Amino acid sequence: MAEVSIKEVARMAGVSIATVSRCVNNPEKVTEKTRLKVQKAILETGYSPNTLAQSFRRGRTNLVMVVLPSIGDPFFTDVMRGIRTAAKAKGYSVVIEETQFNTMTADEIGAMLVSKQTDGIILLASMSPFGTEILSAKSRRRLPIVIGCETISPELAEFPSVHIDNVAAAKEATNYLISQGHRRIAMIYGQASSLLTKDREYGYRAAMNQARLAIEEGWVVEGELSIEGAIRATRKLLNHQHRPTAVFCANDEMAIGCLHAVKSAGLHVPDDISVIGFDDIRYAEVTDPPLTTIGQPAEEIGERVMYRLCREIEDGRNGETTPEIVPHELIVRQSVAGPAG
Amino acid sequence: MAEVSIKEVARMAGVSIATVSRCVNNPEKVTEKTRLKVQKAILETGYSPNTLAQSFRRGRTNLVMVVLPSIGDPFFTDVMRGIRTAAKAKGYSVVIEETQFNTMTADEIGAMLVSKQTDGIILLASMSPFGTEILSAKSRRRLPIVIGCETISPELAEFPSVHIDNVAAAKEATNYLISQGHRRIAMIYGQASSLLTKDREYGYRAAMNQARLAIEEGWVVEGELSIEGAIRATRKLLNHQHRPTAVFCANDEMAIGCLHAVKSAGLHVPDDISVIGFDDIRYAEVTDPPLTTIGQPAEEIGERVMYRLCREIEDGRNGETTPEIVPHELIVRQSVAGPAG
DNA sequence: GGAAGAATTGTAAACGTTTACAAAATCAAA
DNA sequence: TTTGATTTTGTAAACGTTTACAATTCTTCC
Repeated sequence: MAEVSIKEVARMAGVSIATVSRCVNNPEKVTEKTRLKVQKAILETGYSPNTLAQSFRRGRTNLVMVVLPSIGDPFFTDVMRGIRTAAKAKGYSVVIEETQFNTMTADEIGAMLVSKQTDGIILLASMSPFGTEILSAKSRRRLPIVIGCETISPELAEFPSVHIDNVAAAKEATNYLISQGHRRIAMIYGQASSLLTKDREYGYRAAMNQARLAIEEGWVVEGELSIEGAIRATRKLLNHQHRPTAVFCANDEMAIGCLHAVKSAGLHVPDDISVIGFDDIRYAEVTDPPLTTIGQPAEEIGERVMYRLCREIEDGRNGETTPEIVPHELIVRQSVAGPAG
Repeated sequence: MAEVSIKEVARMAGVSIATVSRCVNNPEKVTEKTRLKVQKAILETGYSPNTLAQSFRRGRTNLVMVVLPSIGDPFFTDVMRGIRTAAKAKGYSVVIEETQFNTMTADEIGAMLVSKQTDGIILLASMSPFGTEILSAKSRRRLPIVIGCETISPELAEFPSVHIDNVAAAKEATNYLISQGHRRIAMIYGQASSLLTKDREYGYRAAMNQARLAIEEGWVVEGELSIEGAIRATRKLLNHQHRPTAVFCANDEMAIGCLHAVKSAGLHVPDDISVIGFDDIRYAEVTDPPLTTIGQPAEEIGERVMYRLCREIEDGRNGETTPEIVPHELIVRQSVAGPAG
């Protein structure tokens, strides 16, 4: 049944294939009478347009690619949900490319662009290495790209983006710890190789400087954006000769690891050490103790980033590249208290 | 640069487009000399085949669709990683369709099949409602479908599948609780509307029956496959006139909610209530207390299910539909102890 | 050197759409 | 009714591949 083509329908309705095509795509260009005839024929044959042929002919796939570090992070899952919602509304499908676990490289992304498999790209937490390559591809082909969650590489600054003010949010998190009386505050950031949480580190440093608090060597450690990485990082912090009284984790996933490592060491959160996270993933509410963190409107970011991409795809580059800043929010739960001393 | 077509290359190399095509796809069918000529031309023009045209012509997209309840569940994230690994190795891309949050229906899946957007489908934790519709589509078109993680609908039994023995695993979990001395054992299952965790419920009931233990009314409650749902479900169990001493949760996500609810009620795990989960997601290790659970080789399931699908796509239905059973494993951590009484 | 056979290459059709353009039909105004 | 303008429909080309089939070239063997 699925092999019926437009010809079949045309024959059955007694019209030309052009008319059938118009009925499907521009019904207003066709007379009431023929429209009914054709609709009847479509129903009877069970015709549905061959999407492959359409894509080929129109040069559009209605497929967009989302590049992100790891779909395993619940934060990105939420963003993806927003993206999907918007994509569905606009008639797009979404393919996801993970950079962290796959060995996917800029080459492959470039290949995908060039071969026109996708109509556009969403870069979530864009990474520097991709920047230049994509740019070069884009400068040739004006490929629609939108950045979500964090803008990093200067080369990517010219693309539209949607994100919170990461620097301000990280400052707020750090300042909250300071306001609770903490002076020795450490930070666990993302992966050294990527610049993913650079803005958050920057905000942390800014807040510390502003409060004239020293950041001792060994207080800023890499957590690899994972639970296990954060556990290792936390152990280092606990063994530091000047053990910090509070830890700012650049995302909740790492905060969960941190929480676990602190408790495993026989210490108590928040009595001995305070922990603050970032993202407000859904697990943050049920950790023990519930995690104080910075909330991002993940789903909204996803939706807006997708709608933005649609604009790029449909209207072409309209030059408007001012980043769209969405609000963040400090969410106070129970993982932060005053320092023990 | 990307707009160069095969004609361009043919002209530059002084051969016909057919020869260029052969150079790319069947290099052995072409003379050494021409191959070099053509390769040089390809390099110089920067040609890469138009995938849209290829898909159209070949009637293959190299795209597979994965249908799952929610990518938010870390278990499915792990399965997806396996799928992606295999897909990449085989040259496929993957689109994900979530059933839980989107309003995607069997109609839409059917539409996707019919329009030939995808070469095949992986149904993870397949749901009954899809069964019949997909079957009817398939019977017409022999669409490659493989089931992962759990086979439920009888109509889907004829498709290849890869999963653990869910019944046996659930029995093992329940028996472990029994072996620790528990007699009053409750269960939190998935969504009532889907049959997702039916096998696990069946295994639980079988174990209870076998041990001649009663399952009181109100001991088997729905947890909606989510943290919040499990919290609500656990509250019901805690208020039961015969409060159970142990709870078997059909997945870890719900076990995390259960843990939280028990602790919120001022009770202790495992001293007051034991909790056992299912899946061994990566958070299971860092819950408080660390979660005793059933481990599934999620990534391996993903890989195998994808390779299986490739076989379906490439060789057609070969009739071999015996399910591929992969091993599970009871992982003992600290959320289970003997009953308080 | 020539014929037969094998290997290589070229020609052209086909895949199912969309869409300029031409042709036909309809309508409005005289 | 005729004319001209407008709307609707049909014709045919085009998109970039792949692939039968035909044509050509190269081997091999007498």
